[in-house]
Amino acid sequence: MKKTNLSLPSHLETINKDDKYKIILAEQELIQWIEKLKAKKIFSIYTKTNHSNYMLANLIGISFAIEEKIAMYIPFAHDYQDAPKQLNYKWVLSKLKPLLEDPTRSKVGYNLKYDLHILARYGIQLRGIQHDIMIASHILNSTSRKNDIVSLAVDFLEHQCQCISLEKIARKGKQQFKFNQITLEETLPYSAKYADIILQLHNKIFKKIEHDSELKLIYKNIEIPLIFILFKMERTGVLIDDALLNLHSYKISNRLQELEFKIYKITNNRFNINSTKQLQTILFESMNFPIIKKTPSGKPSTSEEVLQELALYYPLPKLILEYRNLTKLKSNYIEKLPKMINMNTGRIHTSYHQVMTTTGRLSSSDPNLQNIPIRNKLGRRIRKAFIAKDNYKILSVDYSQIELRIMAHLSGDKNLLNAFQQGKDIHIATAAEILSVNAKKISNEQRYRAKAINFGLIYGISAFGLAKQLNISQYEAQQYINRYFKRYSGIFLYMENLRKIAYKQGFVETLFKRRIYLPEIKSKNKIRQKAAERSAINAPIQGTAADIIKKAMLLVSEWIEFKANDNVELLMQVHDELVFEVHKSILETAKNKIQKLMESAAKLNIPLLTKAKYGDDWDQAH
DNA sequence: GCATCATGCG
DNA sequence: TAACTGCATGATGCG
Repeated sequence: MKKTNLSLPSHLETINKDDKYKIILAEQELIQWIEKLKAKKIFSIYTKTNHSNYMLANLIGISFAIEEKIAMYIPFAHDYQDAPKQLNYKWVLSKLKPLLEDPTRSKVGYNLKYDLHILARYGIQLRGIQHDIMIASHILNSTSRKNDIVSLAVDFLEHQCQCISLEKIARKGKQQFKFNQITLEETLPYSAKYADIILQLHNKIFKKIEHDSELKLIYKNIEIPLIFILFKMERTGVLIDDALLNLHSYKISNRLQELEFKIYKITNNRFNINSTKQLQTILFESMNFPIIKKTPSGKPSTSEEVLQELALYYPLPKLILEYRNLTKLKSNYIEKLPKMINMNTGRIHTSYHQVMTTTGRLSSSDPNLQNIPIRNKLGRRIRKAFIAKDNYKILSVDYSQIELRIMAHLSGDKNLLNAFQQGKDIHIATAAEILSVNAKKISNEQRYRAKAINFGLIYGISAFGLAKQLNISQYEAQQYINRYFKRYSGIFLYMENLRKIAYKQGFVETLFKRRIYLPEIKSKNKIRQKAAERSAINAPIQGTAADIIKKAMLLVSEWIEFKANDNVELLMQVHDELVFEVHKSILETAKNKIQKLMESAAKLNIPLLTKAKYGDDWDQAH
């Protein structure tokens, strides 16, 4: 870095004349700005970093806006040739720290969970998070896919936003994250400007939320406090036994070789088994297997469903199914997870996304910890690699039948409410009702079918879908559905009404009045319109469950903070399940307390129940 | 770089 | 006439 220039090149003083943006290069300037920030009720904050991974990213600069069009950028790490001398980051952060950590100084940002992570890397605990426009805009419209700052500016700010997206300057792909190589002049439109835009957007967006008292409650009492909880979960991470995964990897590789050998022997052909295209040729041209189903693009499908059916008549499909199952486990989990272990913490740090889904559920990525296998034996072995640190155990607590309970509550169906009130096995109760048989006489197969119907109901059941699920005729499936709705007429009316509401007002709501817009509900395309109708049924149920577990996370975290401290840590959320790392000395206490708190997260017309178990690893905790 | 296909979870 | 909710991800292959 060149150390000669003392001030901003003169040409920079003149740009953006309208917008009073300032690049801070002198100590005295920063001190003056800190006073300005202190004088404001709320200010916006925006960090620029050199990496997308929050555990690895370093600050390149930080910007603040104090009112519309008045913003500044403090660069520290632009090291292109002839870059002006910038302030020492340690000095800058030491000056900003009291302000950033002061909970009485209100901040607004865009995805502040990220800023929390970045600042935490410099020993700063960001407090006073009052607003986050990413989350606010999602509360207003969770269906919109355009939540990035530029799109929001286009939508909410009258003037055409002149901010340039980073990609345009820094380029995508391998050339990415070279922000430090960009001249200070070039940074202005999206450093200080972004802080400005955030503040402007906040003024617009929050006004709309304030207008609706129930949306405001979800925003202020659930989503904003949840930012910090998710930050903590991500930063804590989860411990992985990579030696165990390596062992599985070795075993699976051997089995895959055997399978390859057998498959090539049968087909008399060496080909890429993972290529659906090549597999289509082998199965349906060389082997002449019957085409059972076609993909949307009209090619013969090689899906699991098809291969299962073909496996009844030929030996090859079964081998391919096993091959697929193993390669999926291997590449997606067994080999992926060890790669994701952070060198410093020895743990995996996922990202939870608060604004990814329309229903209000969280999603997880890099890696996705919400789709770790559980349903088959081999897959479950992967869960054995999710372990606790010394002297701790893994505790898992999950809601039982939360979505069906919510459906019972929202619909008010007497029969379903009754079944839950009496603590019945809900699938057996359903089977008994549909078949008009005593519950004691329900077979496993009958219970299994009833279970599929119950899940189907939550998804906005169709005879086609149910038939496919149960491998029965569409006629038979329709009979089941008819009998269900006859027995649970409250559910039928509830669903009919949801379709009507969706059509009439264009959105549906959760129990806590989170809104889910359904723009396709009036689509001329019947397929899309029908899909929107199913969403109208599913969204209030799934969304209410999401609201409830979020409330539970807040309750549990509060208890951890004030009572359990370092003895309990919340690690993961998997839609209806919370996973903790608990010190062995308080296992029973923690288990009971957490169950109580989770069960108290919402008051329904029927009890909200949980199941809990602890063990050495995530598999044992189930 | 992007679409397609398949599949993991609740 | 396509066809059950909500996601994330990897491999492949076209362009």
